[in-house]
Amino acid sequence: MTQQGARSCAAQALPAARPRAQVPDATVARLPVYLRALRALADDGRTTVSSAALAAAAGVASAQLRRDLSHLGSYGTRGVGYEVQELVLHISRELGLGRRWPVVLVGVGNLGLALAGYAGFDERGFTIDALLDVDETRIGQHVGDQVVRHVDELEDVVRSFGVCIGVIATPGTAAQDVCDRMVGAGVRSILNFAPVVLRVPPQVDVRKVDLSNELQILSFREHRKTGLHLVDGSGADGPPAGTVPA
Amino acid sequence: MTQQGARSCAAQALPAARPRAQVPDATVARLPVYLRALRALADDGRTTVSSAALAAAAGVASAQLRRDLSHLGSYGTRGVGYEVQELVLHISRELGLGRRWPVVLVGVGNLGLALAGYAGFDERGFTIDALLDVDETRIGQHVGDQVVRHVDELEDVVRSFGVCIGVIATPGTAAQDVCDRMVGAGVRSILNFAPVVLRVPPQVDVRKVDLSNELQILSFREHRKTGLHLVDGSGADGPPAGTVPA
DNA sequence: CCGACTTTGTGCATCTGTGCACAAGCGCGT
DNA sequence: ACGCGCTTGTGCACAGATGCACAAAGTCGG
Repeated sequence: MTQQGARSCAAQALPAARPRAQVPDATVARLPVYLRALRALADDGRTTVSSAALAAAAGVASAQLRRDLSHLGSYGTRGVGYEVQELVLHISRELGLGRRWPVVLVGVGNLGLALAGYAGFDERGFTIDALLDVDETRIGQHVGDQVVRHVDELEDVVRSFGVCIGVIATPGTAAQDVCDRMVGAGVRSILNFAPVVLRVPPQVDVRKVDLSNELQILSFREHRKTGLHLVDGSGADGPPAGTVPA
Repeated sequence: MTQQGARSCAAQALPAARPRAQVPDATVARLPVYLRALRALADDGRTTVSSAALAAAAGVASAQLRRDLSHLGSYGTRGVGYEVQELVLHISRELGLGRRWPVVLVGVGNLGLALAGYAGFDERGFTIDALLDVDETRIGQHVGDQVVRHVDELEDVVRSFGVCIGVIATPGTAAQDVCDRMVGAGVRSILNFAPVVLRVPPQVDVRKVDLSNELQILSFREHRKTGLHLVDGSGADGPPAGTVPA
């Protein structure tokens, strides 16, 4: 998860049996990676691809790829592989792409500007349809083909677009407030870049991306690698008497 | 994992028994969240905190929090809870913070600028010590207290800083190239924002953050929620018959 | 000093995710 | 027409993660 993401609607009630026909979360998290690899293959003119080749391109094991794809049906041909275009279509449909997803972005700081200009969104059908902020100096600014508006227009914007995705790129202090207003306006999917844990009702999905967290995880691994020679594999783990440098 | 991250040094060789004294990956991914919650509690003047309260602030179950903390030793007091400052210290040490981690950032586009200006890094000891790019028009630009330099200086920069973390914020086409040069210069931890799967030797850790992937995962869930009435959960789990407004 | 209350740390059961290995199925060459 | 080789799809076993429930261990009031 991630890692690295938040689940808010899982394991709430119903501990009893369930038909269990859903696509597992871990598989869903990999589908966009497969999709990107498939697009690259298509651009290279490939029409079919084996699970081994696609798995290598996506950085996973071939057995895992096959099981993932089996969760959305049997679209491969034994002895041949998968047809690239067909697979692109099926994965896109499963992910709910192939339609336009309006995105409402709140917080037009450095990160918000980067997100607004990110080319990877439009390619997948995500169009940033509103840029909101509280800072008077930013309101009215042109970013791409959009104009920054005041966050008070949030409710109107959401209502006019219907189902949409909210992106929070504000400082941490404002995030919960913005989140509450989004939820109140009917947003059920939120991507949060602010470094806070958002409280939302169970029917709302939140995914969190925390840049600092990612670096800290890398720091941990580097720390472990560097200090590895202190650990001896003898039997029990003697406390390594770590020298605290700082 | 998140999720959503890439593991490159796990399950490579040694299928046999292992002392297994390491902190699980899933726990490591949550430690930064605990750390942030603890800092917030400390700022509020709290000196001790129970697992239930800290778990609520971090958005996890209390049993999970206790097990996570138990992996780094028993630092709690039964009947009381955990001492906030002490726990901050122990988690920081476990994560390898408390020292300065030089960060080398390649790719000074919108996203790179946002990362360079992100306040959350310095607070944890991550200092962006070099900004590199290939674009001549960007080289020489001042960003914060740094000057953008040519990516050809990468090797010199890494050598002068020693152990450091590389951040790739280039377009996808340049990412593998930059990655290879980082690895060649001795970087063993890389945070990748480019939408490609990087090929690295096994001793190098890569974590990937893909903004488009996150939106696609949200799209899937929204799609599943919206299309739920098509699935017949014959036995249990009656869908709440959510009114589809749009 | 003692008993009641609070909270941690963990054994256990469950569930999810991963990888091996192989049978089933398909195309192709002969 | 038929067998051969290649690839998918999946049964199975295992490793990892999660949550429940409770004993151990501490504090606090009397």
